[in-house]
Amino acid sequence: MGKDIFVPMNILPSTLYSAIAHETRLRCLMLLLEHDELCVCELTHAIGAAQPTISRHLAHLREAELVSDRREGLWIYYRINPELPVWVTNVLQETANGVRGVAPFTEDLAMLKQMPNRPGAPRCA
Amino acid sequence: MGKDIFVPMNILPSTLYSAIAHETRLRCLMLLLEHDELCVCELTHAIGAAQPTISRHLAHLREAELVSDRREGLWIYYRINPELPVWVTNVLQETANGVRGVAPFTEDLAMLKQMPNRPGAPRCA
DNA sequence: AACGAATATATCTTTTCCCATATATTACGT
DNA sequence: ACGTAATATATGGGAAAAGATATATTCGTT
Repeated sequence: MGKDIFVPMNILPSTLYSAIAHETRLRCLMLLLEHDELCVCELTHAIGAAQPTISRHLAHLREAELVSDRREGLWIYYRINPELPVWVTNVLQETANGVRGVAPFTEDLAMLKQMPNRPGAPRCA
Repeated sequence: MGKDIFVPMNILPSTLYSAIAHETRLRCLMLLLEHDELCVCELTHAIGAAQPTISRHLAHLREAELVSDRREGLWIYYRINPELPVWVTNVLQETANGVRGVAPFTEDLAMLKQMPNRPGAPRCA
């Protein structure tokens, strides 16, 4: 008993789309698509918004089950929920294609790259 | 002069996603993905909402440039904007995959199929 | 020109969302 | 135990979105 059956997760289209309808939240997700894991201060620096703003939008994404989080010391790392249905992953990937080279998404990546004192620090540069 | 240069159309992610964040509007688009062209009364019947409701949501989609419309007599036919950027089309298609067999989208298709007196009437049954 | 059918818009109310700011929580170092 | 850094939550106000209903527009028919 207690067989660990695999229950595929379910996401309502309206949940996904109202989440990524907000540019700040989409910017977070686009950053997380390129960098598996990012902590709040990295996202805050890259996007250039106030910390509570980023934190609240991350909470929104977390409640929508689009991202998962993990604490490591003082830092909390977010990543795209690895159990997302395929169609959701595809939508995010297609969006990344759509915004490639477009502001403010490109700038976010640049800001992150030039951020000093990054906590997790990219292991393999 | 007046060279007819091809100017690719541009759609902001937030425009697309706030449009399809609303279930009624997504239902319209999903119906239009399967049936190239539908008039307002068909969409109204399939979805089962009040006519002004459908009309207003279609206006929203039109202003977002996600659909185009064409008048033929009393009827106004809507279709998915044929000039959408590829990534947008792909997002819609992926969404269709995601909602295949899911309520209320499946039911909408069934309701449309059993609608009497459809104006355009499917030419080739 | 009058009527009816299909669709669109306007108005009002209610709700939801967002920003800014302040404050709370959690964990590490001393 | 205290201080501080990283993050989270709470609050209050303002703007945008949505539903319901009424009314307007547009076109075909007689």
